[in-house]
Amino acid sequence: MRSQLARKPHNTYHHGDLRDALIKVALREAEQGGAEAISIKALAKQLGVSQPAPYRHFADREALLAAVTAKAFRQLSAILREAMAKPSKQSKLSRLAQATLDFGLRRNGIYRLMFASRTVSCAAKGSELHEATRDTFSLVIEALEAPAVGYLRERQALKIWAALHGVVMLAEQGLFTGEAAHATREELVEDFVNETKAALAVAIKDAQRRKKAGA
Amino acid sequence: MRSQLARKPHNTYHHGDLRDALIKVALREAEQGGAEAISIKALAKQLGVSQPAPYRHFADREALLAAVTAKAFRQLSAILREAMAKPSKQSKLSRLAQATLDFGLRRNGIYRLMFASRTVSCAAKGSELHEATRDTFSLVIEALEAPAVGYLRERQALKIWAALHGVVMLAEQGLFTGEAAHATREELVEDFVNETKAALAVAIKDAQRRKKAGA
DNA sequence: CGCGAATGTAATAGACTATAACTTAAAGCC
DNA sequence: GGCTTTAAGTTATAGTCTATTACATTCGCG
Repeated sequence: MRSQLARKPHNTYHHGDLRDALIKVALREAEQGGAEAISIKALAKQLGVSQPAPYRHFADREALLAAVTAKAFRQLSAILREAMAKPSKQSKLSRLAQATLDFGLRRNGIYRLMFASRTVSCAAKGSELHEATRDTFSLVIEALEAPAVGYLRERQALKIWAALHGVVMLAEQGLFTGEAAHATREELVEDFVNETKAALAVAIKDAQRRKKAGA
Repeated sequence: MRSQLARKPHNTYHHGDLRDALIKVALREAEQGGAEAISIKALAKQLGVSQPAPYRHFADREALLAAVTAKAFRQLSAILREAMAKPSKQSKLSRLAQATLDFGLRRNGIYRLMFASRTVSCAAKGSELHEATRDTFSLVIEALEAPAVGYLRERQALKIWAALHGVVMLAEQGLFTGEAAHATREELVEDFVNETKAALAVAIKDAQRRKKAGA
């Protein structure tokens, strides 16, 4: 079982690992252009296989997109994990936030695939893609470095996660140019991070006080 | 000049207002499926004209998408203006925020077209689309009901606008089900609204104090 | 070794974008 | 009012893409 992820050698019949190779090349194609930039036919050509070969591994284009998106989520998870692990003066949450912003801007096509495509909102519960999105989100919760007080932690994670995505979207829309350019994207993200920390601190203190009063 | 926006009558040659009709029908198609659901061919068929007729009014599909997106922004602007005008116990900002959330969820395909498509990030400065996005954003600034203190107002507008979009994205991704379901989307939005108000109040007081000290 | 399943190919149908060459009717001009 | 110009529509056609069908090859297992 060869596992080289480039073109299939001319003299061979089987590629060896076409499924993985398709996902990798598709990921590269989507980097800028998003889902629209992914063409089964073009991928097949690049990998040196016949045009219908990919259909042996994916039922249709949608299925390929789902697999690509899931892989992208796992990549993002890895990046975030690494950012959180790296020793730094910044807090874990801050590092996660800035890494997310960076990912969203640098790999915008992929990012749209992940957070703003029909593919992801159609992902069935239990699917590879659905699990991958949950996984990534659980890293956000982890980055809060807060004890689990009720569902308060999830709520704060949702808020910061939402805010981050919003910043990426507006940046891509070009809303950070003109009069609004004074606020950089990084500053805004740091604002959100600090607000989250403050809110968490208050909430935790609150919960402890209530617990003590009840005891 | 007939201006009926449905099918062209069989006995006529000219449709009368094909350009507008195309945009309207395209908007309807994109409601759920987003940009992918817009097919020049299908639109032409629905309107009873030949398949290449739309190319008399739009250079290519991209140009149609841009026009559709611009129209969508103007629709959102109108909805937000109406929400802000309506007398209510809620603040203007709160009404704008909830109306945006509602729009984002109910017309998600359109919403993706507006905030997460290549179309919008490619919109040239000065284009119809670019102007429409600016216009909508200016409503957010207006909804803050705050005096223009430096670029502080724009900054807060960017923050709440970003946060809103993030909530829509995560909701569509299905992240508000499961353990996180305790926090409804509406609650989160209201949280962001209140934080914005608080931040603005502090900032304005700060600016006034500084002004007084300087005088 | 041989057989079945997995994986590839060639041929082809059907949807869509887009262009070219031609046709119709509406609008302006004397 | 007829003539001309032009905007807006038509048919025909090329080219790209998804997807299916029927056939070919190879892998791996008994």
